[in-house]
Amino acid sequence: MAVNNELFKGTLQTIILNLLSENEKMYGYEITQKVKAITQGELMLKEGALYPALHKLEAEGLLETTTEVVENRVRKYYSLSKDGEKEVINKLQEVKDFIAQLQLLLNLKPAI
Amino acid sequence: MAVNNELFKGTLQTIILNLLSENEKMYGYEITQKVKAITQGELMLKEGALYPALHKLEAEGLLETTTEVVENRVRKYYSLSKDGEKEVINKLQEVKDFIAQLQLLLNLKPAI
DNA sequence: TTATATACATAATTTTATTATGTATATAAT
DNA sequence: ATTATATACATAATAAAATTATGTATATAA
Repeated sequence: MAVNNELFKGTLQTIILNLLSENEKMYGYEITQKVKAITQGELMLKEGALYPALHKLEAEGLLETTTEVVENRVRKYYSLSKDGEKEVINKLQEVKDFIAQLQLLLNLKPAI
Repeated sequence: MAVNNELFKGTLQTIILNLLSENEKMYGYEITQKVKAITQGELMLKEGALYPALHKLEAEGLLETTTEVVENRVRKYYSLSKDGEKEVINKLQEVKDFIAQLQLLLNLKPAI
């Protein structure tokens, strides 16, 4: 009973930035599992979407990386840069506005 | 102070179907103006998005059309088919689920 | 006569995600 | 022993949906 992933287009950056604002540092695989856990398996973040998104956010200077080797496997940890800390606030407000407008348009919040 | 249109990707069909479930029939330009009015100018539905979406919904059998000439201009009215009436219920539920998951993921509904 | 509003339509491009594929290690199951 | 699954990264090919730009056409206001 997974949600329609199509609708999440455009929200991925905000989801990543928000998770990193709540956690000092996270690595890619950890992010996919966190999203799965929070949504109880309804939203499965694909690698093909996640990794390019992380690389883009890093290229934009919103994320910083450190690499660690744990149990013989490489982990690339991401954390918010100063700019990232500012941007997450904007992105969250954008999503809040978006939800409000969508509820208006779809009559999901009828005036009582 | 327009919203980030990027986020509305995937919601356009639902917005159209929902408007047509609330109005017997509407034509394209009318839909753009209605969306503009409801969102107080925040969301501007572009023709390049609207018309292909309408054509697709018609091709899928969710919309039916009638053409009228008003003041020497052609208007193509769209209305929900039987299938469209059923589908709008599913689409609305999908958006509701999507909003709920998004609020969960972004911590927008903290448990009090 | 020029700009704006009304009314439709589509082609080229961009963006974002999905699907598929690839590398590599560790562990559980057969 | 071997296969499947989980962990962990990455990227190329493709698909879907929108934006931008362009086009046609009428009516009205500046």
